[in-house]
Amino acid sequence: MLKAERHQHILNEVSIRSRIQLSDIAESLGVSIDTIRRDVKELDDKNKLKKVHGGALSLGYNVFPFSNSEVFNKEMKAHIAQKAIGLIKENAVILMSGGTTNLELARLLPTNLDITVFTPSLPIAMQLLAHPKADVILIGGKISKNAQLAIGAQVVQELSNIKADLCFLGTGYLDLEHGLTEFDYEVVQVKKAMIQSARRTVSLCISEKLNSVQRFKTCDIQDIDVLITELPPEADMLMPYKSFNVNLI
Amino acid sequence: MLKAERHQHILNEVSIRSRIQLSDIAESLGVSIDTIRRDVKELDDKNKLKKVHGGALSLGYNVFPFSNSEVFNKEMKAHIAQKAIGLIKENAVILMSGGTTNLELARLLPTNLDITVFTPSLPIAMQLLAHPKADVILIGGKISKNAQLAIGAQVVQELSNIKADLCFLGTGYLDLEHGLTEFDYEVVQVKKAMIQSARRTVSLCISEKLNSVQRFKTCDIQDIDVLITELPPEADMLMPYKSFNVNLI
DNA sequence: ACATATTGTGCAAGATATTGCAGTTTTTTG
DNA sequence: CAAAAAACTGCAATATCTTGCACAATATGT
Repeated sequence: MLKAERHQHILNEVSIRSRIQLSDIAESLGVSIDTIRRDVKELDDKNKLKKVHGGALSLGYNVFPFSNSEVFNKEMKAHIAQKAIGLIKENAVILMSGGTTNLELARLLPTNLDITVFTPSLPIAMQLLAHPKADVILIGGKISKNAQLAIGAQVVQELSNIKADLCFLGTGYLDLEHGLTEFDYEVVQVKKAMIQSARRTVSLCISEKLNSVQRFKTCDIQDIDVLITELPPEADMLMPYKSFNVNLI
Repeated sequence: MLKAERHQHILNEVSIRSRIQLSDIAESLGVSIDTIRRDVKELDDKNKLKKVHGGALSLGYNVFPFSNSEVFNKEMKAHIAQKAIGLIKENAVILMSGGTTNLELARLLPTNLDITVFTPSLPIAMQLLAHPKADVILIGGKISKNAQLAIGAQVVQELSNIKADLCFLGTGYLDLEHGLTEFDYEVVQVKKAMIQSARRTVSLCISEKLNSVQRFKTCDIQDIDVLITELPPEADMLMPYKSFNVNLI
């Protein structure tokens, strides 16, 4: 492997994860840690990243909308995302909605996984640029500035032509009685269409948002196939959800 | 084996694998490594690839051209963008291609301007999220990771339904004889369609890239209506372009 | 056709660059 | 403070680069 390639790989990795550990990189590229250390030093000298003890950090001003500090419950979301990754099989066709939990999922996606991702979300698409093996298809339309995703009839129409294996739904609010709800009506339209366009729907939801309701309804709980939270599947809080024939993870 | 044949083979290999090692090429073509070294040096001088220690990389290989300090000539591009803004009228419908100059334009766009922007570019769309009065419509499709914009038949098809007032074309390379050229064939297809879909086409180009050529042709100089560079319109370097009936700004 | 440039190619010697390792020093963490 | 992790240093083994040169292939001018 050429030095220049390692440099690209390192920069790429830093861009995706916003941080790296020298030991991880060394292992994944199969070179000594000294070599990586020297690479990172060189990149630091060129102001491409910030070297720190044990690793390196991205220089703050990256393209991503949600800089690290702005994502609430980041560890929790990463934990959920990690569980979700287990559901993804090689060559899967996946639908991803927006939201920071899904963004975390995109960030943590193993770079060696060969998949096709359809998404109307700008941040998700940006994030996946860094995954060389992921085919990314952006579903275009009018952009909702709040949700940072494409909305409108065009998106719904586009989705109707797709049948994906899996849909990852970053869920706003989840309640036993009212199901999945959202603040934004247009976003609901898109999510409804996404559920229709996938064989299985996986909802990623931090427990904080369980039992909370918003104005517009996306679907009932029984319409989702898998519910992933950061809690262990046996948690008391989740018990009521079992009755809906939903897989808890 | 002819030198030109080797060059073709090398470029081909680079474009397929996005990297080569001199030693591999030398062996597979049965010539000395010195010869390949000289070949690659020559191709580098012509901007066809990037020579590095031990091999060469594809030019299109940079994953995050827009992150960090990698935006070269930022002030120059801002200067160009500033000139371009003068062309935009209230309620205009605008097409924007990708590229860092256009990104600068999006960044500098006055926030009180009421406009509608169509773009296949992820970074441009992201940037315009911050623009409260701009309606942003993302043209969806398969994402080119190098160019960070949607490409493919779907994009071209989508563009055919639009007739915009103005198209801002971030131009890769511009040459008197060869017109506007690009590194990536798919991007050329999109840009061609964009030109078709606008009443007037404005090309933003730093003077550094004047008189340079890449592999695929987008259009002739006479196909663009306005050429904006950072130079004053009377600059000697621009004189030859006057004959093409192009507005210099 | 001939002699004369020009260009292309391979080789070799010395200079540089890259990389992993071992031993030592510094930093981090409990 | 002490153990562990990471960083630094010098070094040796390769690999790659540079340069000059000889010789062959090709082009040019008469």
